[in-house]
Amino acid sequence: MTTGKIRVRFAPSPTGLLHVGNARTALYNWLFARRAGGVFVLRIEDTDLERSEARYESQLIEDLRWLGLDWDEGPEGPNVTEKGAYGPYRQSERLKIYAGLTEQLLAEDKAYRCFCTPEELAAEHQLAIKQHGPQVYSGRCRRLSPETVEKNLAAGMPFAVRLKIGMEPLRFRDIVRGAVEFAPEAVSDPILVRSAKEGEPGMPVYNYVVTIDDALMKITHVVRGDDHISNTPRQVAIYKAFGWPVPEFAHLSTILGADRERLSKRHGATSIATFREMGYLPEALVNYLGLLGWGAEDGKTEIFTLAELTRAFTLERVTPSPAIFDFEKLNWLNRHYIKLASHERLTALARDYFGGMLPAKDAARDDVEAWFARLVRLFAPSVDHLDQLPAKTSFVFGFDHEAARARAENAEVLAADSARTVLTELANRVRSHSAWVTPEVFKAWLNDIKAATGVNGKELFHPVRIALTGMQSGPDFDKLLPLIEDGAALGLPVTSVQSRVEQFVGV
RNA sequence: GGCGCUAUCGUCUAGGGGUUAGGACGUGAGAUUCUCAAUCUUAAAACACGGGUUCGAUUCCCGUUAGCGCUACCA
Repeated sequence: MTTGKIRVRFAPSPTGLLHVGNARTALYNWLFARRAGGVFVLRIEDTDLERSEARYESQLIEDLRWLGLDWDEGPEGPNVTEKGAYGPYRQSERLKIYAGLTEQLLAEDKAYRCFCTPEELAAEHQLAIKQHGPQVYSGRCRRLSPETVEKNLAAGMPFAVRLKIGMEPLRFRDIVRGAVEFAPEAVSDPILVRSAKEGEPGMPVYNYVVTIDDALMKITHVVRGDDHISNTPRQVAIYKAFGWPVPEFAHLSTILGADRERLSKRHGATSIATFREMGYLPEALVNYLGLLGWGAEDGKTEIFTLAELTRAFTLERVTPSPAIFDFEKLNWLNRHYIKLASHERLTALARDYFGGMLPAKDAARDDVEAWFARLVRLFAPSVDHLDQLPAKTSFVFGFDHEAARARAENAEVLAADSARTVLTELANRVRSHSAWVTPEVFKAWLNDIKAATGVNGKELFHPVRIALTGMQSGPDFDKLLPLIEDGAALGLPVTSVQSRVEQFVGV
């Protein structure tokens, strides 16, 4: 069926932020096209003028780029140009295309005018419910005589245009699900063009428009969400009416939240923009989305770069069943890619989260930025996403000895006699020391304290760590102490080691 | 109500007429570390139910149940 080049499209509505579900659809389209050496088309379905907004279109373009997805045809940049020979690629600019096609269908007697009023249709609908039958259009106007049609037209009666559905089942091939078949009577004659209102031309309906766009853009494979499965037979009928080749379909399952409901804001982050703001790396998101509804051929590999995915991806291996979005697994992937990311990149990304804690970025303060880079290097590996960094590093900046004492989980450690002794010893050494505390000095202190008190291991380190950080866990002292001391020395809002001990033990 | 789609560990999935039903996330245990994280080792954990077909079904078929989608002159 597919002679020539594979052409796929991603056709989002710019009515909001790019949702992960749509992002996955975009990704799978892109992967399929790239692997096959085909063409990836971006088409903006902005015919819903009420809800479409230009800012969402530019956001969408930004989000796709951020994920690393590019397109061969479609809009280029915010309000700029388009590329590709099958444009326009904004649906709102294609309206004139549809009218001529509708005339053609009417002339060929493949469509007809329907004069039924909304009230009549509603009555039919109610009757169908009462009779437990399928709620479909009866096809009444299909049987109108030409004379009646002429008369109605002359009387200025508003009409919609409906497609004539034939007798044979509507079939299509779905790469994910196999052959799908719908009985023609379950579809009934669908509206193609709404009736005109007060001088405005009749607006074509979504199912009609996508089909025309896909056909005219020579789309060979329609990869989209499975909420469109029930629309597909209607679209197949439209292809047939025009005599256009029916493309192959691949309907991707829905992404659900933990409660098995469609993933929505209720479940937390859902838009690509939000994930980016939270400090997820695009490669983590791409990898995760790749795994959500698709599995590698060996059944084992989980880590994929975009390039590796491109090599491994086939639509045949896409799972038909709905998938629950697992933030934990995404976090695991993100941690993985954070470890792989360059320090420069992480530092630059993390900088935005420290607005209030560091002086504004200033070229003259290279030393501050270098210090910040060390901070990031030390803490980034222990964080799920970068926006957790300020909280994770907060003890480096402010030191609250009262809070440290008050913290419930510290009580037991601090209550031990050995802890008291250790801290007294530590305070003695800190008081008689006037320089910055280097790791060497610190190590010597701890050895001395160990020798003097006989306290070792956990009993030694835990109270010390609490006195220094207020917490029982954190990075190695070897790395942490220089960071604190250098931060204090730079005049940053960082409490020095000496002050910490003095505050905590009391002078 | 009608039509359609779906159904393997808690989650994402591999598999497929005979398997110890595999991997990953998460969870438990252990090793390591002052601690946390990381890392390594390890454990627990699944074929929705009922009928067929078959020597044999988790796998194929039918039904049930459940979830989801569509059922608009929405997109």
